Amino acid sequence: MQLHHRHPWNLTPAEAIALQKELRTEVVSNRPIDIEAIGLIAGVDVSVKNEQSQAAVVVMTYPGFLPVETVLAQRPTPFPYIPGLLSFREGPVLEEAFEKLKSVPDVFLFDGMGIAHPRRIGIASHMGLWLDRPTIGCGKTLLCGRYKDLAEEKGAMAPLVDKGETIGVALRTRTARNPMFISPGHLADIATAAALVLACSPKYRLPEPIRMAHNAAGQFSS
DNA sequence: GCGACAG
DNA sequence: ATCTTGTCGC
Repeated sequence: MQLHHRHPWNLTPAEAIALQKELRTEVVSNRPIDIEAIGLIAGVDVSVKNEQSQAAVVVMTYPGFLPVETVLAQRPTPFPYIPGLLSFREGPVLEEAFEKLKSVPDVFLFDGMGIAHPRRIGIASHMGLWLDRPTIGCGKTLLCGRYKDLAEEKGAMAPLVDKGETIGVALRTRTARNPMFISPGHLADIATAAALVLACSPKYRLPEPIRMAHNAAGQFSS
C-alpha cells in the first residue's frame, strides 16, 4: 500500500513527543465510518521475540471474516516500550508490513489506542495518517481516561473521558468479560468505531481481524 | 512530589 | 509484550 506522512524513526523520546504534538493536528476523529460500504477489513498486530519484532496484517472480508491476504515483516526492535510512545516501537516493522500489502482494506483495526491517548495520537491514529484510511484503536487495557461501570451484557458501553473530553468508549464485546477500549484512530468517529468493533466480535472478546493478526504474528490466544 | 502507565 | 500448567468459573 501507498504510505503518507512518513518520517524518520530514529528519535529520542523527547523528539517523539514533539512529533506527536505536530501530527495530532492532522488526525480526523469525528468522521463516521460508512460501515455498509465495507468490503475488506484488516487486523494489525506485533509480537516481540528476543530483540526482534514481527508484524502481521491480516485482511479479511466483511462481513464474513474470510481471510484474503496476510503479510508478515520482521525487524530488530528499535525502541523501548514507553507508555504513550508505542508507535515508535512498532511503527518501523509495521511500515515494512504495510508496504507489502497488495489489497487496500477499507478499515484497519489496531491492538492499542487511537485518540484515547495522553496527546490524542495513539498508534492507530499515527498509523492512520500513514495509511490515509480509516483506522480504529482496540485496547485491552486502559492507557488514560476514566469510565463509569457498565452492564455485564455484551454490547454494553460507557464513554471514556479524559480531562473533560470524551475520547472513546469502554465496550463489552463479550458478556461478563472485561471491556475493550475503543477509540477512533483516523478518519473515524467514536460511535461508528464502537459499532464496527462490536460487529467484528461475534464470538470472542478480541475482534476477529485482531485475533487473526495476533495468531499470524506468532502467538497463541490468551 | 506522587501515582498511572496501550503493547 | 513476555515468562508459563493447571485450574476455577460461566
